[in-house]
Amino acid sequence: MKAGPDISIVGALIGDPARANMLTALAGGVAMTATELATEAGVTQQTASSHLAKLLDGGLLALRKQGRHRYFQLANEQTAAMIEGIMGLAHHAGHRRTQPGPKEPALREARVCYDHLAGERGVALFDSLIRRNALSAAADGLALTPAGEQFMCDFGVDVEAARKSRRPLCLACLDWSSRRNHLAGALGAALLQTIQDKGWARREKGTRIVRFSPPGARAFDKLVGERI
Amino acid sequence: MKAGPDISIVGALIGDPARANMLTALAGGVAMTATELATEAGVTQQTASSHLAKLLDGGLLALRKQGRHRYFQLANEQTAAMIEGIMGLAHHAGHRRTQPGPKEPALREARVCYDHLAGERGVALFDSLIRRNALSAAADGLALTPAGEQFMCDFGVDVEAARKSRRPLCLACLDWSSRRNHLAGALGAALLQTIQDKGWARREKGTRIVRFSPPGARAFDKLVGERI
DNA sequence: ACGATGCTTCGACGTTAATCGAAGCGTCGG
DNA sequence: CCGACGCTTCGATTAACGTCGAAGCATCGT
Repeated sequence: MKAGPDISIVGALIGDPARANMLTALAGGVAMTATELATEAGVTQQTASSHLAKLLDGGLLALRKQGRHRYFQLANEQTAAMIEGIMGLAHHAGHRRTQPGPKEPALREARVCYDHLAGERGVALFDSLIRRNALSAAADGLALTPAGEQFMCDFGVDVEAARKSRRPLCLACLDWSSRRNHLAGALGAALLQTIQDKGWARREKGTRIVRFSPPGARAFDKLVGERI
Repeated sequence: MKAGPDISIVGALIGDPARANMLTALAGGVAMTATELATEAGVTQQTASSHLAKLLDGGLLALRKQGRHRYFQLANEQTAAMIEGIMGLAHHAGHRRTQPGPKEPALREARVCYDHLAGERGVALFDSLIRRNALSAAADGLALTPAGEQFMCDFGVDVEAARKSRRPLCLACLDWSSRRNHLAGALGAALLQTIQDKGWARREKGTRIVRFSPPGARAFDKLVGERI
């Protein structure tokens, strides 16, 4: 008998297909109502309600009441990172939910993970920041260098506002499609927001896909492509 | 219906208590026979055999046949990192398998994660390497700097041998007890090996605990405590 | 105040899967 | 070659849980 936390409880929560669908849907970071999650998971409302209660009790979800709606979202960024991690294993083991359709390439190219950019473009952006020495390793993972602060300022990211948030500023999150790192944390969220504000890309409604416009993609490629 | 890998299969695998026990036991990186894992999980051999077949099929375990024994171990480091991640969630959510006994403090202080050092000492070592500028952020997470290479050489780690391995040299792995990073990858494994070779610590048989001797603990504290 | 909407609780049904006894198959030691 | 050991497969039992219909409770709009 081993000591330590009991992973079977969390595993069993993720193990049910309906709950897994809900978690995957919420991995985009959006908050959804119970009814939305029910249709997302393909079950009735009362079944969904039971599942959501269990996910809440297990600490995987957080609840925000608003009027007669109950908005569910992932409890924290760590939960999102763990789900991406399991996706990496499942993807590698060949357990796909859907046969490779037109959606998956778009998901691999650019998607939202909790609240930051993931997928190939997310990884490319991360690599670019490393090459610029905008990020350096710190005790808790990553830190923004002065050069990085300058870059963010030039790009239009409000670093100070991001720093004020209670979340860690920079975190590395493992990508399930590329198996490489992309930038999470408050700064990652702010970067994605800026990219959307610039009109380079926008979130596709109801999915995790981040769709780049042709000029936006060109600008993005130029940004991450140019060496310093 | 969401696209992407199906989380629920992996989740269901972890969701069974017997299988979770096996995975937790294997998180130390050691390979165990089917019978050992059966007693570890508290089930009979034939039940264990069924579970192990499922874990193999799910890609979470790797199998090494040796004579009439079948040695099971975690499929790769990514799997170990995911298990540590789930442990972090489970620990935070308060799902303990055992009431806090004498074992858990030792696990929190120093334990082996796959094949490298985790726990408070693992985190302290990681922090120390960052302070020395021995590690810096790279495209795929972490890189060893020239200063770091010198440090490793002084400490007695064969960096070249570690670099020859097919695994990534440096990886950051999230600690479930401290929720901070510690060093994984080939270099992390080599560091733990060197610490054991120096006689500073040794693995406690049958557990994940890494037990430091009093002089070893003093030397370790001095090493990670001194600022550069 | 009334109905409509969003969600939860209760109860019953059905399916899944974990479990173990017994038997079967390969491997090692003598 | 034979028994001991390690492990797997088969079959049957049992327990757990996901599922939905119906009813109940709260909240919003009018």
